[in-house]
Amino acid sequence: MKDVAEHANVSISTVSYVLNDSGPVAPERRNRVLDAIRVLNYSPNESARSLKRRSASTIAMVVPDLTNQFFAMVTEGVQKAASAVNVLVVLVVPDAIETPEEHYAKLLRSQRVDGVIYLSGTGSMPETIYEMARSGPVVLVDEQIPGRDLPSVVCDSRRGAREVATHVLDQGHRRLAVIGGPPALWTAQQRLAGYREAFAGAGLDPDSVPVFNGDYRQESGGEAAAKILQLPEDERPTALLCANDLMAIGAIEHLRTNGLRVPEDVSIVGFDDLPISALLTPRLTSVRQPARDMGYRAAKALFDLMEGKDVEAADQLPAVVQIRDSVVPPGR
Amino acid sequence: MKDVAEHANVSISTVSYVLNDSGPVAPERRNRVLDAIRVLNYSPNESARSLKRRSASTIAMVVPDLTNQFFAMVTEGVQKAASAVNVLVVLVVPDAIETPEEHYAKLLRSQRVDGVIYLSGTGSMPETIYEMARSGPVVLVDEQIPGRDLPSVVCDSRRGAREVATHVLDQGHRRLAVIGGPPALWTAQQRLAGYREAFAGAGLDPDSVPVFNGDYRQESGGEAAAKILQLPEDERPTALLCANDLMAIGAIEHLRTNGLRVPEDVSIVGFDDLPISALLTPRLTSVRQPARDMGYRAAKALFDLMEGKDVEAADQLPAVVQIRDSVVPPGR
DNA sequence: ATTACCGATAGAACGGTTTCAACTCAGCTG
DNA sequence: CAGCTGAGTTGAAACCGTTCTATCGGTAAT
Repeated sequence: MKDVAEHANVSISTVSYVLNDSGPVAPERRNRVLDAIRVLNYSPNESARSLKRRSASTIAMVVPDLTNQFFAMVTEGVQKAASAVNVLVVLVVPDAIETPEEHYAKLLRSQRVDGVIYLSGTGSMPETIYEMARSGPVVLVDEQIPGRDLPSVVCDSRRGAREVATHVLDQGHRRLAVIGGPPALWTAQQRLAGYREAFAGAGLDPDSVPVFNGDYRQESGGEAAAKILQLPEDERPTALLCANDLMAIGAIEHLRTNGLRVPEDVSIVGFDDLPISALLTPRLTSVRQPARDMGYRAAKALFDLMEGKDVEAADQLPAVVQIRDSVVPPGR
Repeated sequence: MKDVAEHANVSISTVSYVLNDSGPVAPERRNRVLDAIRVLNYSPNESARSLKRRSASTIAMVVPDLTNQFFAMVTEGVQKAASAVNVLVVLVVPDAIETPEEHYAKLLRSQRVDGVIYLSGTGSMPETIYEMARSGPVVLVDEQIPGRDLPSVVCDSRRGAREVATHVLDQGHRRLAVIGGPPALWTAQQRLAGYREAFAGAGLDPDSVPVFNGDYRQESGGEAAAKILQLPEDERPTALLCANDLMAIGAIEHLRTNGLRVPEDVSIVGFDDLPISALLTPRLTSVRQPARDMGYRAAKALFDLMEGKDVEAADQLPAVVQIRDSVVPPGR
């Protein structure tokens, strides 16, 4: 900056005024400064800036698993909103850290990031999340902490789950099973609740439908399917409600390798509507979450929060059922 | 830090020594400082640190498209290597920026990041990439710039392509077509070269095999397939070599909707071996790139570069053919 | 007594932003 | 025409929170 000032024959503060447009500068001098910046190929040191400004223009994005396309899409939405206001997005992965939330809190306190977008997916203790939020602005995506009003962007999982379950029931299925997500996770609870509403609505006792919990990863879908195959033949469900697509895929694979046909022997629905789900055979019936939009809105909310505005506690977007080929009437 | 020093009744420099373990401190005082840090819940300001140290402990990862699982896996590898040494990874997306490389160069010059991992995937001018590399350490992934020896981590695309093409030829196919990537991209060139080597090896004139170039995205695979379907019946290929899985998927979809069966009417191979490829029907024969490992090694190389060590210009990993169900002998 | 070293500290950077006093130069007044 | 005023500019200096060099008192070794 000093070099620029000398080259343009002005004072350092004048250069600063030009850079930030924060003070009066005569047009002729402004041009001289701009020229000098170009000639010297100068970019202001951002560390110095953030030191003085007490803001890093950076946010952290917590993502459990990037290869999960749902998470990837949310991240793209966040990235889009951030780059529009010249904020960087750093990627942090809970994996391999012993106490992740504590780690993010430190990021916040040390001003490495100005805020956090928290995409859980792997149930951590609500308390630790809340503790982290005390160190700085945090917005949750697809997660809510009961009792606390941390800002969050979610989609109407419950309704989506109810509708897709209703679709299955409408096709005539009466012996069902649920492959659920981690019970600690809000989304898992919501989806299960939605399924149960549909059961009740169809005159079924919700408690009579067996639930096998996985962890949202593909393998756990297979494991759940294995347990289901151990049920006595006459209790074996004709349709499986899976709390996400990945587990649905795992379940389909397992059923296939054990000689069952999908959907003829067992109908299956998922949740998330990953891009790949429409490419499977059979094309998977699922519930679409507006992932990119959720990410975008979460980032916007975080920026508001960072500016001190207060934001509504929960921003809820609609989920829409995508009916495809993986559900057919039973006994075909 | 001043507060900590006062609370522990020592000087500021002593606190710094404790924090960085960079000077002699009597055990008793060290403990007093550690206590004070805990009591005050203090984390050192990273902006100040990087200002003084002239390093941001942050690298940029350029990713064209996160929903592409190959890119996502590379990113995971980078992230893993980075978090092991407490370096943050910021995600930058070329999209929406007018002159991306110039933008990254600015990031480098302003010390917002200490280095860049560049995952192209969408052919930009070699010159601009080279210009960017003049502003700071850059490591390319799956890309090379002829003539310049920018450090890069690649996999042996050429050999992988040759082998998978040979597999197709071994099954008896003689009328083939290639769906290639963007000709400006190194990977696209390598894969094409590999295919042609295989053709020549099987006694075919490489120039007799038609090439339709896409841009590595799924839609472009469909478009290429559409052109192929317009060929006269007797010139229509019995097997398609696709330069990546996404385009293979697009091609399969298009062929299907136009009444052709895969693999019975047209055999297909891809490249990348995305996790989803093994889930398709038919399971896609492809070439696996060690994506996570490539990312990991790229990050390692970048760290070496940042420390001033010099690294080998090209780190080449093997690609391995995954034979599955999407290739059968022609005319079945 | 000189040297060597250890533990501790003061204070100068690092590269910006921002405040503030001072300066320039019209325009106006008596 | 000297003197005053005030708008428009400017440069010096303080500050942001660290790191790190130079220094210093004191004790042990030579």
